[in-house]
Amino acid sequence: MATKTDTREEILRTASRLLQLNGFNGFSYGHIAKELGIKTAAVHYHFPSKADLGVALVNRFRTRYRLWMEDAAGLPATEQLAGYFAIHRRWQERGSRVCPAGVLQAELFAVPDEVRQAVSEMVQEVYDWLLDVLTTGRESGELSFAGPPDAMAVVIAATLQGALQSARILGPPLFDQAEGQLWRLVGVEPESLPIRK
Amino acid sequence: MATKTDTREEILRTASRLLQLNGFNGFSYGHIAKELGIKTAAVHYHFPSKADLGVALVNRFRTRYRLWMEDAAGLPATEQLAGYFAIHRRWQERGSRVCPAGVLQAELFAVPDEVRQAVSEMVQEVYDWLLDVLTTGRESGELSFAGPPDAMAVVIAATLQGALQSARILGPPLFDQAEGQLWRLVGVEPESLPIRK
DNA sequence: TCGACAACTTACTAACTAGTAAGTAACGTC
DNA sequence: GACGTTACTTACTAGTTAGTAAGTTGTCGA
Repeated sequence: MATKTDTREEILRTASRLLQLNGFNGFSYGHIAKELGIKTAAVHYHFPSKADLGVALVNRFRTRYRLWMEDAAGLPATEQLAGYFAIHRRWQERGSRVCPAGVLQAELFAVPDEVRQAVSEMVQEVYDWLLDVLTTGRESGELSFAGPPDAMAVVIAATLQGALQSARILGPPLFDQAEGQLWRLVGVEPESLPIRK
Repeated sequence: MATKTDTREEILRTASRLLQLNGFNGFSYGHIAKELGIKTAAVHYHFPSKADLGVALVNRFRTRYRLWMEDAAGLPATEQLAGYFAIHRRWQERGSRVCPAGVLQAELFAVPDEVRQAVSEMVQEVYDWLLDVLTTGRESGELSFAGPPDAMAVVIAATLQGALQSARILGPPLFDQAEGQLWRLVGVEPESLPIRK
């Protein structure tokens, strides 16, 4: 039985990929429908307006982020950081996708208000989490870096976001360089980490 | 007398702003025409296709970058770096614009091939320049940082790009934090720099 | 077995998109 | 002073966009 959430979830999965590849204004209901073999009206049935779809999309990323954070809570700072990096690395490896918050921020003034609001909340939440990891990580001696933790959080988040975008042009090794350097900048020698491909 | 380049230049100026605010797929010939009080066909007269306009746009940024680089050549690394940061700061201050390369990278798979090519060349050129500044800056003792200069270049460029985007949501101070932290990460105490607003 | 509801499709619209073809007005030049 | 060239406007097209209204089909509970 095709449950209620079946098509809805497929729409969100497809739209997520299209968002991360083409941007919010780079895909249409038509693209989604064609790819799933359904009609555009079916997409409108689940998400009446594109703003609705956008908000659902952002909230889906947000929920997944939150679940992951809860899961990683309590782990050593380096492991939490490694997981955060890995999320971005997976996007890079799966078709050169970019950070969903990044692409939406880039075209922020061309997306619906409600989407803007949702992005804002998600970004705030991730920044808060990152700040916490850096603060406690430095207190525990796991991490060591210059300057205030909130400034370091900005550099880390912005680097990952920008690196995903630039790696599209300069190639995947750029992301590796960014990640390796971030480890050094928080006082962890990349070579000392568990094997990472 | 309205010279040939008059309208053409106005179109490029307007399109640049729209690109940095809304993204390549976030503005149309109609938007440009309306803003300048001309017809869309006039825009097509100067730039037959949107790909042409996109390439001209990127090359305009590229030329300005190059002129600035030539101008700054020979200056101390810290001053060259300060100028590079200032370019981004100016975008942030002038309406929360983002890096043109950044926004085009974010929607890269939804922009014409020729534009992609142009972006690629510009980005490569800036990265080469930045790598050179970091390399010579460290050799001269002006800068000091861990890891290879090319990895540090990636972090710096990506941070500025990402910070401009995130500052749209989290506010201008985020950009200040990013810049201050970048200075620390290259071994320069932000307080030691000449007054910057 | 009879609704009622969920999950669609069919068929449509109005607005916007990039792009084109043909006309026009001003200007310099020979 | 006719002639080409530049820089447009007028008028149009074909395709795409988000969005809607009305119908269709299957399922499930009373």
